[in-house]
Amino acid sequence: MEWECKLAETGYRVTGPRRAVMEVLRQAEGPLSPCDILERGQQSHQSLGLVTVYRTLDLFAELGLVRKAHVAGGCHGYMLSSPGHHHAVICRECACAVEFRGDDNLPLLIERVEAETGFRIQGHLLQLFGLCQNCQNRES
Amino acid sequence: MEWECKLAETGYRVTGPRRAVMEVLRQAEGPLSPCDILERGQQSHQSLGLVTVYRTLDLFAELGLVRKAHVAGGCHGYMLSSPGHHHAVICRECACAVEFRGDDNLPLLIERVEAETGFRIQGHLLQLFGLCQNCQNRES
DNA sequence: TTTCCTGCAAAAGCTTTGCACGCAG
DNA sequence: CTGCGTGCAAAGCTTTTGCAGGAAA
Repeated sequence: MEWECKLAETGYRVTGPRRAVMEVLRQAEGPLSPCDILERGQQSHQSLGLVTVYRTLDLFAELGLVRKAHVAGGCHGYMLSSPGHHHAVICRECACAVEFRGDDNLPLLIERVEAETGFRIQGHLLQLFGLCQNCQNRES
Repeated sequence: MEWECKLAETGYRVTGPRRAVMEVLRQAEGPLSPCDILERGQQSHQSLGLVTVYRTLDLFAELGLVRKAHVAGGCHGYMLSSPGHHHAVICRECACAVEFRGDDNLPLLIERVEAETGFRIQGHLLQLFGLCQNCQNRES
């Protein structure tokens, strides 16, 4: 119920459509496109519209609840930005995704890059691409 | 002149527009959108069309010469997939980008994830987001 | 000469905007 | 009550497709 507080704190309202989108993202096994989110969201909130999905995702992204992900065949995926800095392995065939804990060495890398480039680094995106076990088997 | 051989080997032709696109990507300081590529490419190849840029990028991506990058405010960036596994830091304000050498620990991470998930990993994407020095200064 | 490429035009998709009504607070 | 949030319709972009003429090998 954490996110609802965050909305309230920042003056936004907690509504049915927003609940539906959040619920879909919570149950997602990987990054979802706005269309995926629409379809699944309509199961719990019949009248949900695509426009609202876009606006809700924008809002969530702005509040840092959600982040965009790069997905094979276009990069229009959204997933919950879970607090532990999860990252995803994505299958090139079937687009299924599995999360893994971020590399412990990443903070070191970030320090190095800040020193080398002068950037102040605020976030990162780490994704691995390959074939999941199912698709590996299906290849033979 | 490496890429021209790769085209020839795979039965594709080396043409003016393809040369122009490759030249633009070579001189790019960061990921470029198809539109950026069009504009810059027309300076050396007047009649270049946007459609051809898309088709050329698809071809190059298929041959592994180029890869898509996730860019702030949409993810329609392309950049040369340089052999040294470069990665980019991208500024959230001005969208400028600087490359850095990949983390030496990445291969270890990849092994770990392969063991944990059963995926066969073929590629990766690592991007850092933040503020470049210019934009940091401009903030005050 | 034979295909593969290219640019144009148009179609198809995706994302954003404008507006009036409805609901959360 | 008040004003934010919603869905619909339509506009705005980006990306893909179909074609006929042109160029690389």
